Formats: sequence, structure tokens, C-alpha cells
Amino acid sequence: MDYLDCEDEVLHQDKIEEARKKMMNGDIIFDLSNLYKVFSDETRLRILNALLISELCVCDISDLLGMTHSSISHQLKVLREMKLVKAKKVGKSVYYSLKDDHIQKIIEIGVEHINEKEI
Amino acid sequence: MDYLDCEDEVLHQDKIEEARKKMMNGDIIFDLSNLYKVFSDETRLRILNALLISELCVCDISDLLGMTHSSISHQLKVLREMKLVKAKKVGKSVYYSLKDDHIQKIIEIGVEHINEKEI
DNA sequence: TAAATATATGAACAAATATTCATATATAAT
DNA sequence: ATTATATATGAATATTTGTTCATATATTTA
Repeated sequence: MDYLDCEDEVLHQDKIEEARKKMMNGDIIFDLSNLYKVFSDETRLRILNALLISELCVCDISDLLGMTHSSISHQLKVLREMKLVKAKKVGKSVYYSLKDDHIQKIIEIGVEHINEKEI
Repeated sequence: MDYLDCEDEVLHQDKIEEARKKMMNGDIIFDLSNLYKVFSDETRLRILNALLISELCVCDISDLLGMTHSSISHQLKVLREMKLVKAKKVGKSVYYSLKDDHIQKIIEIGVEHINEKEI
């Protein structure tokens, strides 16, 4: 393990200790990584973006994104499991909508970041 | 392609059109997905979290996270390429720090979301 | 009741990605 | 100059993950 190889004079024990104390705990890091993983896929982002505009059934989303029902359905399952969308069954159709407004905020800040980087 | 199989009566053409018009364009979706991909990995999140607290060299980060220099260095490269961190060389060491404060905001909103979900 | 439609899902496959290992480069110390 | 140290990086490996394909379930219609 070469993470033990640094000379003591190079390590900043004070800073390391401070960081160790103030850092978020492992569970939160784990949950956070899973949350952002949802937003890291273009298909899921497009689905969330669409639902931000309107409630839609699976057929609508498939048509809108030009992708198979299966693919969309798999991704909707991920979004459901992460509790980012809710499903409402009406007849043979299932209507999806967003579960809360953090989604909008998360996307907005991301867009803000990207726009500033372009300058 | 079974995304063409839905009956016309099931599709909501008005909603689909509205979504099509209002949705973000593909380039932004692509950039967004790449941005969130950075936050989707626990190692990178821990590095960002540490740098949020203090400027650190590679040795510090390796020691703090209990991971090899190589692994940390690879992830720092990703963070550099995404322009989320900046590097300052001093002697043999390279000191890393955050490049802007969107990082903090993105993490904060994620934490907020997770905490509310726990209720 | 049988056939058709909308959605869901398990398994297989392909593509992406994180870590390890080996090695390279740059700087400092001897 | 030579050796040691801090960091970087290419290639290989292992794991994860998105889509496709086949099939299952639920609801409606004939």
C-alpha cells in the first residue's frame, strides 16, 4: 500500500485531522453518490426534464425520447426506487410525475455551473 | 422498435409537443450528465468533501481516505479535467483546492434531499 | 373468454469505469 | 550525478450499468 509511503514532513497532520473531523460520514457519502448517479445518465435526465414540464405516461415518454418502452420502463424503475418520481395507474396506462422539487433545484444548479464554465 | 406501437388515443400529443419545445437541448443534457457523473463516485465525493474543508496535497488525501496515490491521482485528474479543482505545485508536492463554490451548493442540495427522504 | 394493449422485468450482452500494477517524470537531497 | 520522493499516467482487470430481447402481468375490448 503506497498510501503509507509519504514522509511525515510532507503530510499535513493538522489539516488531515481537521478534514477527518468535519467530513460527512460514510453513509451520507454513499447516499449522495447514489443520488447523483441518477442524474449522471442522459436518458434519466431527459425523463426528469420531461416530467418537470408535464405528467406523462410511458408511451408518451418513449415517443418523446425515441426509445423503447422497455428501456424507459427500466429507467423509470430506477427513478421510482430512488423516490424521485411517482406513478399513477389509470386503465392500462401508468402516469408518471415528479415527487418533489429538489429535482428542479439540482438541475438548475448544474446548468448554472455549466453556463459559467463556458465563459 | 416498440416505441411506435402505442395507439394514437393513448399518446398525449399536446403534452408531448409541449415537452419537446420546453426541454433542454441535447448538449446541455450531455454536459449535465457528465457533471453529475463526477459526483456519482464515492471516492471523488470524499475528495471534494475534504477539499471543501482544506487545501491538501496528494499525500494528505491518500492518507485521509486510506487509498493509494495512484487511485487518488487518477480521480484528481478527472476533477481537474472537469475544472472542479485547481492544482498548485510547490516543490515535489501538488496542492489541490476547489475551483468554485457550485460544488458546495450541489452537495448541500443533495444532502437536503436525502435528509428529507429519511422522514 | 379470448385477443389486444400498456407496462414491467429477468437475463444476456455491450459499453463504461474504478482500481491496481508497472512505469515515467519532476523535484529535492545526498 | 545519483538516489529518493511526490505525483502522474498507460494498460490490464474487475465491476457496474444501460439497452435489448423475450416474456410476464394487468387491464380493456371484442
